[in-house]
Amino acid sequence: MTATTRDAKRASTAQRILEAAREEFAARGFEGATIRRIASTAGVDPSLVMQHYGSKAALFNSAVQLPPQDNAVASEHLLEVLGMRLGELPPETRALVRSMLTVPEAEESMRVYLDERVENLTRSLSGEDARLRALVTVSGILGLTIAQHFLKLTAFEGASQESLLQAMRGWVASVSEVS
Amino acid sequence: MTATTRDAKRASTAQRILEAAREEFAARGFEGATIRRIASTAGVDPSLVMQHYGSKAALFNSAVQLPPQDNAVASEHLLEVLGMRLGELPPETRALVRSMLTVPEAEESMRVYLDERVENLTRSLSGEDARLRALVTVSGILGLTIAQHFLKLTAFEGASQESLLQAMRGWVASVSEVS
DNA sequence: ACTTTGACTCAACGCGCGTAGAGTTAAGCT
DNA sequence: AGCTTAACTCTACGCGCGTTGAGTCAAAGT
Repeated sequence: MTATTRDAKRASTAQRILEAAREEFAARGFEGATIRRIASTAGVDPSLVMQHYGSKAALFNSAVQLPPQDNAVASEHLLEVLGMRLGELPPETRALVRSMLTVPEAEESMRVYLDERVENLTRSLSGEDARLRALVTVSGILGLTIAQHFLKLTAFEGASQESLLQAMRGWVASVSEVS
Repeated sequence: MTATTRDAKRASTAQRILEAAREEFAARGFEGATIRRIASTAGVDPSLVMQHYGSKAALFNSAVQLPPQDNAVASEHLLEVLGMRLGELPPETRALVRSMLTVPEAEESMRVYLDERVENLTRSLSGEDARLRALVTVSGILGLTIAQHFLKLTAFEGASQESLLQAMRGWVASVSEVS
C-alpha cells in the first residue's frame, strides 16, 4: 500500500479543522474564536492545529478564502453574486463579514472584494454617474446582508422571501438600470 | 469652600476617561481595546478606570450611549438621522458600529436602534409594502455608512460630497417616496 | 492645627490565550 | 519482523489581559 492512507487521513483531519474553524470564526469572529475551541470541535489537540496551519492568523486566512467569483455575470445575478441569498450565507462569508470591522486584514479583503463588485457593476451601467450608482447599489446590498443575517432586524421576520426579493429587485432596478 | 473642587476634578477625570474610551473602542472595537491603553491615554492608572466605571463592559456601555434621537423627523432628514453624514461619525457611533458584529450587546443595541428607524420611516410611507421599503432604505443607509466610513471603498475617494448626496437622494426618493 | 475623607497610584493576582518542543504510537517500507 | 517516518498528543511556557485591595497624599471639614 502506498502512503495514500496516511496522507488521506492527514488531509481529512486538516479539512475537519478547517470546517470547525470556519464555523467558529463565523460565529465569534477572529478575536472571539480560540484555537483550543476549534481543536476541540474538530476532536483534535490544539497543537495539531498549529502544525497544520502555522498560526491562528494563517488559519483564519485559509478559512475565509471565498470561492472564486464569476465576474461575467453582473447585474442580472447581482443579488446572488453579492451573497444576498435570502437564505443562509456560507460559513466563509459569515466569517469574513463578522470580522471585517475589527480585523484589518479582513477589512482589506472585504474592500478589495467590494471594490471589484463596484467596478464590475459600473461596466454594466451607463451614464455620467455610473460608478456612483454602482457604489450605492453594492453598499446597499452589503447593508441588507448585515441587517438580515447579522443584526436580524425584526422587520425581516414577517417578510416572505418573495416579497423581499421583489422590493430589492425594484430598488436595484431603480438605482442601476442596465444600459 | 465646599467639596466642589474635589467633585469637579473627579468628574472631569471621569470625562477624560470616557472620551479616551470612546476613541479606543471606536478604533479597535470592544475586544481590541484595553483598559490599560484607555487609562494611559487618559493619563491615569488602569485601576482608576475600574473605580469609575466598574468593568470594561460597563465602560463600553457608557461609551456607546448615543445622544437621544429626534424621532419626529423621518424621511426628510433620513440621511442625517441615520448617521450618514458624509463627514465624520461621532466616536460613540463609530464605537457601536465597530463592535456590532462581534459583541452581542452591541448587536442588540444596533438592532433596537435600527428597528426603531424602520418603524419611524414606515409611518411616513404609504402602500402595502411600506415596512419593506423602509427596511430596504434603512439597511441601505447602514451599508453606505459601513462602506464609506469603515471599509472605505475606493469609489468614495473621488466622489464629491454633493454628487454622493445627489445619488443617495435619488435613491432614497425612489425607494421610499413619502406618502 | 488636627483629623478625616476620598481621588488616585502601586503591586500583584489568576486566567486563558497562542504557541513550542518533546514524547507516543501506529502505519509504511524493506 | 524490524526500522523509519510522521500524524498526533502531552506538558508547559510566557504574555497581556481584566480586576483587586492595600497604600498614599492632598484637599475638606472642624
